Amino acid sequence: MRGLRLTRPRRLILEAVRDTDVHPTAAFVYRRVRRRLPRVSLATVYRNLRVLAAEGVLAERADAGGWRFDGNAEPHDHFTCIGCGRIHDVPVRRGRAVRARLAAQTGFEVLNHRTEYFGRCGDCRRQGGRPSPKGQRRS
Amino acid sequence: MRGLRLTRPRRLILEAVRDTDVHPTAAFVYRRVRRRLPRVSLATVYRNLRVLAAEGVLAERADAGGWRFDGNAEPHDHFTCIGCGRIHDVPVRRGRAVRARLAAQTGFEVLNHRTEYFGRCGDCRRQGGRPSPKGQRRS
DNA sequence: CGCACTGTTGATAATGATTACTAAAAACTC
DNA sequence: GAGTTTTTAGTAATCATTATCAACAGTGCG
Repeated sequence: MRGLRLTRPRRLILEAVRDTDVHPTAAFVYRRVRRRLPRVSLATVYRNLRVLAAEGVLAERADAGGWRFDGNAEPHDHFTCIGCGRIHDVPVRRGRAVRARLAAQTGFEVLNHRTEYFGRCGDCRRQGGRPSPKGQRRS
Repeated sequence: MRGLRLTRPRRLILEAVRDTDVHPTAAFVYRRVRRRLPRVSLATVYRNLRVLAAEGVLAERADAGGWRFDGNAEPHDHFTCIGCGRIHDVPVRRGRAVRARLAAQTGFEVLNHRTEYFGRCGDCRRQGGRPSPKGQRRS
């Protein structure tokens, strides 16, 4: 966190992202922060989420339906349950060999890679049945 | 392609996606289709991209800056060059072992997975230097 | 052919997420 | 504490996507 002032709104925004495991959207963070700082502006939330992500304090990723933020800035992959829509962290796949292979095949220099898994979480498997509408989303 | 009428706009939209390797956005497809069908509506392009994706004829994926469509509906991964911004297809990683391991560790049933690689393509490596502004995008 | 029926289109309005703008407040420097 | 810089709240603007709807095309059937 190179010279980055932690103003109150900024700190609350960071905490809001870190205090949940839902990989929140900006709107979600906004709702949370407003509980403690009712006059906060939505623009402030967006602005600071971007600042914090640029600093590497948070991770951000594009997703069907908008940006999502992640208090876990360490490398890791994600599993999205098509039943309930929840997104779970999963340990990252070490990709040394993969990167080397891809480089050999294509000439691409791989700096980074990220895997998204889709499927059904334990809860949803147990309940059987069809995905809840809430969880429905395009790839 | 179960009972799906191929009207002229719809056929041109499909061809526009298939005739390029840039993993186009809806706006890109719209521009292309308009060359041959100047009165086509943007809504028609969006509507049909969705229909074609639902039929499995096209693939769609969320990306920083919106939806992208892909004429290659077979499973494959993507490599995004952070230099020029181009997206290349790469052969999919067979994930039998990975899925089994993840299932054992977490109880998740993995139905699908997709890996995104980031790095520099051959051209951009040769040119050395920094990424062009055009290629800049958030994760 | 004449007609009802169904799905598709183009045009445009509506929505929703994100970004830009700006005057005022806060934080920092000396 | 005056002056400078950064950040904020509030709001307007932008942009991608979706919804709406009247007109139209294709099909089957008398």
